[in-house]
Formats: sequence, C-alpha cells, structure tokens
Amino acid sequence: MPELPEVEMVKRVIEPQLIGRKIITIQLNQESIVAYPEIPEFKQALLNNTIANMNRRGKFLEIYMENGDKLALHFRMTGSLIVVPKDFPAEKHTHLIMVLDNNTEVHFTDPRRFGRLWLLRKGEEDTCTGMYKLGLEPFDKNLTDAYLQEKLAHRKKTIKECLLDQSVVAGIGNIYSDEILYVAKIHPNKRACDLTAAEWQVIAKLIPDVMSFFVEKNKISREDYFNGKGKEYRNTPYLRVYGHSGEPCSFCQSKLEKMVIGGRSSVYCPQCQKMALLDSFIR
DNA sequence: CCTACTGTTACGGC
DNA sequence: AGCCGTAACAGTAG
Repeated sequence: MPELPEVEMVKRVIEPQLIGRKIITIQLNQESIVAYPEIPEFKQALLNNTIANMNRRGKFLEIYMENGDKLALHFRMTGSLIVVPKDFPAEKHTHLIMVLDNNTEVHFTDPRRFGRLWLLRKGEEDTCTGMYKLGLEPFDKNLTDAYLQEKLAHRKKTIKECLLDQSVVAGIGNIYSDEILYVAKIHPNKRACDLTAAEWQVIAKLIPDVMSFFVEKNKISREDYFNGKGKEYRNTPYLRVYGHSGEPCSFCQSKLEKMVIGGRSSVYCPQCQKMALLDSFIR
C-alpha cells in the first residue's frame, strides 16, 4: 500500500473506524514485524489502550492513543491495514490482529513481511522509526524551488533518485517520481546539479499538484476498501508512465522506454524528457 | 524456471 | 565523512 496517496487513502478510510475504540485483545502472529520495543512491552502498551486519532507522515501511519502512546506503521512494499468484523477470516500473511471493543478487528497483513511497527511511549524520543529524518510533506508551503535547490542543486545524483530521497520530500516513491518527471518533461537520469532554475520551479509546483491529484483519484468508500481487502488502487487508470513501458506517450506518441536508475525501474518518454545534449554526453 | 516488484537499510569499497 | 552500488529482507505474479 506503498506511496503517499495510498497511505493517505488508508488513513481516511480507517481513522473514523478507530477513533474512541479500545483495544481489548492483541494477537501477534509474526513477531518480526515489530521493530520496537521488545514484544512483551509492545503488546502490553497497546492492550486496553484507547485510540485517539490517526496521522499520516510521508509513507508512515501513526495511531495515537489517548494516553499519549503512539503506534507507528510502515507498509513498505506489500503491507495493508483493514478493519473487519470480529472473527472475520484473516487473509493469509495477517501478522497482527487487534480486537476492538465494538466487535471489530484491525488486521495488519503483509505477504513479504517488509512492513514494520513501532510503539513509542508518551514523550519518548523517536530514534527508531525513521520518521524523524523525513523531509517536507509534498503539500508544505515551504516546499519551494529554493528549498529543493538548496537541498539538491549541488548533487550529482540523478533527479529521479533525489525525488525518492525521503529526507528531502516525504512520501514520493517509484511510481509517482516517474509520473512527476514525465509531466515535468525532465529526464529521470538527469543529474540534479544539471537542472535549470526553470526546471526546479516546475518540479516544486508539480510535486504537490501530482500528489494531490492522485490522492483525489484514490478516494474510496469504506465498503469498496473492505471489499478490495484494503489493497485496491483507484489511481492506476490515471498513471501515465508507470507500468506503460513500450506504449505510446500520451503527449507525442513516441514509445515509452524503461531504464534502471538507482536500482529502480524508471519509465519515461525519450522524446518529451530529453536530456540536454551536454548532459547526455557527460554521462 | 526465471524475472520483476509500490521500500528501506546495511554494508563494502572508494 | 559522504557517496555509490549491491544485497538483504520474503513472497507472489506473470
């Protein structure tokens, strides 16, 4: 359930189902998903605790308890979170079940088991989740071309890798970095230090534009979310490059190409997202 | 059978 | 120190 729009979708569907609910049973089937603290303390802190509200930060979800404790989650590649009726048959790879006080249960499911949970006690400093090193939210007013240039304009790393850097902007992953660069008409393999001022401006504008577009497209009802087992993506019909390698570009009909950048597959239009001649010569 | 995969971290080498 | 590339995590889908 990976990037910001999907995590935001989960938050919006689940939060109203959790607020004010007391956790009356904890069933941890796979202890390795708990990153912090030790298992007994993790369980004990959650048990009989009441959920106050939820928050999304980057690709993390936070569940705040009324006593100030906080459960943090990251879905990594294949995690999902869903509220189901009590004793509803769990999906395969369901690692945590929290039974609530209204005959419902929260299920955390993750086939690949890359997802992680952390429990921070009230006032405890966060040195473990990775949330503390996140950069700005895509919708933050401070996310300007000046901010991006200050953070990135000196770097030789590709712009694609820079957009994936959670310590600069939080929540962009492999799908949406490709979508952003496609609409910006910037080659994903261009070095950050070779971007022009105009290109930084375009990127600063498109990060919030593209991310809010996909948050909108991902809107889903509680019923549809439940029926899709918390894994349905509403936005996929709107992706213009990700998953479309070999298909015609929607701007110019050229064939979209795929290349590996920073170990991640990247789809782009070789016609619309040209590198400056000098850039391609250097690389 | 083989490859690829929405994410992040740890490691060795420079 | 910082940066880079790779492996690791582990299962499923095509």
